[in-house]
Amino acid sequence: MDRIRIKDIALLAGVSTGTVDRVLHNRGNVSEKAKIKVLKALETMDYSPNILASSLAYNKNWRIAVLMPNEIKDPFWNQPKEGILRAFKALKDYGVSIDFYHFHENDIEDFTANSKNILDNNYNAVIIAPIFLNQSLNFLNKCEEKNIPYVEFNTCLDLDAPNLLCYVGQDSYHSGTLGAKLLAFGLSPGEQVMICHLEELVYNSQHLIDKENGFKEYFSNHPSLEIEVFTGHYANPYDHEGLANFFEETLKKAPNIKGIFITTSRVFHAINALKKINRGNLKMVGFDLIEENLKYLESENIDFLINQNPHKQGYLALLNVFNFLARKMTPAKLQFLPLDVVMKENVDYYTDELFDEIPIIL
Amino acid sequence: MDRIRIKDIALLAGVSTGTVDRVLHNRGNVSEKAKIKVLKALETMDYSPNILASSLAYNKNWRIAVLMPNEIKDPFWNQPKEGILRAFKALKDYGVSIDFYHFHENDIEDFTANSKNILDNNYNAVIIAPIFLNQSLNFLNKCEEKNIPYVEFNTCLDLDAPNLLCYVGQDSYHSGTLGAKLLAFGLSPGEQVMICHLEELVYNSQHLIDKENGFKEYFSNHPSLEIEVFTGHYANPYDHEGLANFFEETLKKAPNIKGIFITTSRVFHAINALKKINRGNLKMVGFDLIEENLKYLESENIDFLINQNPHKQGYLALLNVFNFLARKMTPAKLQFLPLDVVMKENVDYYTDELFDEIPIIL
DNA sequence: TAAAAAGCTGTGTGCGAACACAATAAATTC
DNA sequence: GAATTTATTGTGTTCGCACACAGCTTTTTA
Repeated sequence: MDRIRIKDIALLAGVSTGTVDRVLHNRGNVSEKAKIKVLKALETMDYSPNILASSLAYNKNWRIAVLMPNEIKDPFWNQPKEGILRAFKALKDYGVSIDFYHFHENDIEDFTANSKNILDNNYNAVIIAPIFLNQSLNFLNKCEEKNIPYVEFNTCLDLDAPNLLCYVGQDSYHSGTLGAKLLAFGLSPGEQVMICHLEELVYNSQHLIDKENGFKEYFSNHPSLEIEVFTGHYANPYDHEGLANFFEETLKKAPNIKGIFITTSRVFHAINALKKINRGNLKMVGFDLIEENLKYLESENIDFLINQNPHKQGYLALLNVFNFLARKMTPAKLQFLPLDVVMKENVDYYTDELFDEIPIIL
Repeated sequence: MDRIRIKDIALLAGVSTGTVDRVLHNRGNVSEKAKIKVLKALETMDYSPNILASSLAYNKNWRIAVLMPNEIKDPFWNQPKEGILRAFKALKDYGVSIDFYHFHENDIEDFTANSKNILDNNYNAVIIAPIFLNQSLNFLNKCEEKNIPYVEFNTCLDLDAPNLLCYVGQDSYHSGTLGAKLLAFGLSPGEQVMICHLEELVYNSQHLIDKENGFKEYFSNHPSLEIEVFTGHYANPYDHEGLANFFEETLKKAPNIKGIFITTSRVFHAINALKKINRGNLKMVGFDLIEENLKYLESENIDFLINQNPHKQGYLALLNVFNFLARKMTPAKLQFLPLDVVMKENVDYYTDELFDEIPIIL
């Protein structure tokens, strides 16, 4: 069964390919009579355009700017970047080109300068990790003025902004309930559990607040478990001594704590500290498949890691932009990434990048 | 930064596009001098071919046959089929065409007739679920004779067959250890656990044997857990009365069983039976995101479902065939699919097909 | 009725790569 | 050195679609 081409439709309808093309694209300049003939032919032959030939002929160049932190302060940013690059690899032949504008994660000036450069260069769309609230809003307002569509990832500002195509990011609240469920499954009535932040400025960070809410609400929705929840907070996990003391104190006050939920990738610091005070046997749940954590997953000091698919964030961000620009598809506004439950027994499936070799855009 | 074309290389090298083409494809008929000029130009400009234009110009038709059961006996087969169709949707413009040859799952004649048809029609490649051992081997031998490459999915016969591109399927052994680890996390020393098959002909089915081995070896490798493992087996879960009696008897003999691992998607039958005897509170792990199981995941009667990504099986099978034929890529021989741990709290990410709308082949 | 305008239709070219074939240059033979 | 063969190189066509433009028909206006 060979594929139907515009030429075939034209032949069947008894018109030229130009006329079929005009009908397909609603370009007008077609008589009612011809239009009907073409539509009839289209019905009988179920034509769908060859996307390769179509993209080739369009010969458009979609210029996209990516505004995100560099990886100097936090190597996390490499992952969404890789995702963007993977999508780019698939899309470059479709006319996509991207420019990265990296700013330093604690340099507002740097952010502003980069955002100005983007505005000066007339991009077709922007992908942004809007980590500075006010400066980002300011920049995105300018995008609205210039009618540049954009996708936000990692952090979301105003979901109702007209030119915001979508937000691609993690579902912090549910990652909290997920962590809670996992620990609840492993604990017995009468035992205690702790949610613990190892970050500075916890309550400026919506992510962490959402996780904490999710975690706590799970337990308050399941009173029959009879598990008491404690909240812990230690700002600087690089202070090994201090962290160990912190845990020692806490466990003295609540000796029945049998499981700990660390709200970020810094769970390995907690293990280090707990080992130091001979409490390496607690049930532990944390985030992200970074090297240090994988080591402790292997040694069974960490029971579960929740994988937030940071790689996919970037991948989807670019894909959504492309689909909007080239395919005129409006994406779902809110796109949460899968929360994978990763254990020693299935970690290989999430670290191997089996699919990197697959050169396809459907 | 515009993309580099053959024309650009030719211009830089001071030769014609034909010569560049000959160098790129090792077609010969190029003087040493010209070849060097082209290679130098290629180095400085980092050219990569436009895959759209390339595929369009190749104008090849890759004819692929799929030999698999129909979904009449087991709706499971719909899932890999959907995966194949999804990949097809992405690949059709690259010149791929597929024909499905469905046979009835317990009709060997039907299988043989279909396989004969395939051989008569000279396909470029075959995708097969080789569920009848001898007949499949017979068919695949003919493929070897005719030098037709093929991919096996779901079941694997001889991994060393020369024309077998790869096997795409589930990792049964590790799904067993995964189930074991999950239950082990939820149980306390001194408690008991059961692995239970709700199928006929268990020990003819390598999948089930592997799962059982994985499950048991987990516990024998972790003696410090002090958990005793029982094995159960009830052939016909549609006999509700009988199944309930079976569980009642078993739990009478081993009253400390606190968790059950059902080795297939039939875990919902176990819940039904256990509820009948007022033991719906056991910790339960099973397989597959089918409707009945999702209901019990929601109601928290099932704690974990292991998702074997049957959809991806089909997707990858076709993709690997295409990459081999069109891109001359040799795939990894053994491709196990991710084993996702699915819970009430993250089930949405695995059932929503967010990605169906994404028209991409990287 | 002729001229101008508007409506409609078909043909031709380009997108970038693949490949056939013609054209040229170099090497071989007599 | 001319004729022939062989090696090398350039040009032209094709893939299916998008779009520009020319040509034709019909309608409107003077």
